[in-house]
Amino acid sequence: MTTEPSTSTRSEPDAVARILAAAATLFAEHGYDRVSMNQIAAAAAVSKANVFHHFSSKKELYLAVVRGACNAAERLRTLGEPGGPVSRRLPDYAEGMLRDMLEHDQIHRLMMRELLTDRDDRFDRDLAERVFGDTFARLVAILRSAQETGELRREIDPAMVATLLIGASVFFFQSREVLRHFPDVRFAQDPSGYSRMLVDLLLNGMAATAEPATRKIRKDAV
Amino acid sequence: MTTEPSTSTRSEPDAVARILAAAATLFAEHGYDRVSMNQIAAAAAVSKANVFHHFSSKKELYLAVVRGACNAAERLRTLGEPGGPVSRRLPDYAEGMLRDMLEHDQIHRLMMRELLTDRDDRFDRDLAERVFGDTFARLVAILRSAQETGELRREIDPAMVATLLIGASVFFFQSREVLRHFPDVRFAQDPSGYSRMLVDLLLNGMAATAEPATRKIRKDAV
DNA sequence: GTCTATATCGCGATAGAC
DNA sequence: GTCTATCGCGATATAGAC
Repeated sequence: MTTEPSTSTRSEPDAVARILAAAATLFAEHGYDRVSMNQIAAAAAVSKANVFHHFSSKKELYLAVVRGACNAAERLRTLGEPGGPVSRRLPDYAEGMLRDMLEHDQIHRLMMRELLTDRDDRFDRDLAERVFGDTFARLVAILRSAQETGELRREIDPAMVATLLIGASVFFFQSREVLRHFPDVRFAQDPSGYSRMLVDLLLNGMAATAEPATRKIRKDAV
Repeated sequence: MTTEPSTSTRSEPDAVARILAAAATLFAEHGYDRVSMNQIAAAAAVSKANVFHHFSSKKELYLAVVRGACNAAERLRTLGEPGGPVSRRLPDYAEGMLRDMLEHDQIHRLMMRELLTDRDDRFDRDLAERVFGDTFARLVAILRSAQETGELRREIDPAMVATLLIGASVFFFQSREVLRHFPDVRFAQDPSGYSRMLVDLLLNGMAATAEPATRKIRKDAV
């Protein structure tokens, strides 16, 4: 007769959800080893014993958090499927990827941390890898089809382009705080400018054309 | 009268050196938090107390290791100064950078770990950043001079190219174990092939040229 | 489900003999 | 300089009342 959703006494936003949220934030910020169950419990406003009641170990809690992050990351990737010339889709794709990372900073930091951890130290040895691999494969497929329509040079290895595109975005994401301090860098706080320049560079290269006179109008003002 | 180098009893390759070497390996492999002074002492074949005798804390030992890695990384960077057309020097530069990273895996893992650590959690807040910044600034200077001689397009931001070049190398370095598992990727174990493709892509772009006959003209597909 | 209280362990760091 | 032995603390994890 009551409106109780399940077994909860009457209940807050659900202790489990609070624990997961607190753990996600802390793990993303500081990494597994620098976060204690005490901190997580405090941040979630529950007792430490309660955390252990819901998650049998710290490791298991961490896994639950990483799984959540991977699922979320997978759900975010809706772009890329519909058609159109790649040279038009690519800027959006790159900018979308970068914006996703920045907006869902936490999720992606967790995923990147997991990918960069030595395989033997990792808890789940291929979850993040699988999610990342899917994104990668989809991007390669798009590039390959653009080669078949003749839009992109055939000598190029599409996996190479995908690596470069993703790598440049990941590197920007990881290093923006460091890059910000370099006097030469003006794009550290302008992700959309960065991805536009990135795609332009990838498409057109940086070598000067031989005859400036006959140049086919390339004035992508940066 | 004796041949004793200094104060050592008679001594092995020097306990301090052994400790530093063991610590460097372990820190590079697993990170600061997952390595204990016990492990380091065991790997260096000395007692834990002896480690504390030479380094007053774990933190200080770690700092000594990172400083050593940064110095080593700085010493490695001899390329880039002499002249010549950038389009010829760049492939060597990129390949050299990548080969350095792979050959001195340990040093660079340590430096990257330090760069990717949140600024507030970092022990030395700008050592690695300074070393990395020097490399970056030197590369930017080379690219900028190539723009002034007209070899590279003037609209391009040299810092952008440097970011892309370094980012692509760093990403390859970090992710080669993951990339190796992707069916589309054939270059994961061929760093020199990777850097050649990388520079070619950066110089010439991937867009198909409109008229293969008059190929100097590269038409923007956009 | 949630708490307080406690067990147990391994860590960084120290004391003091040799 | 090097060792053995040990301290003190905070970590994960558990026991058991409510």
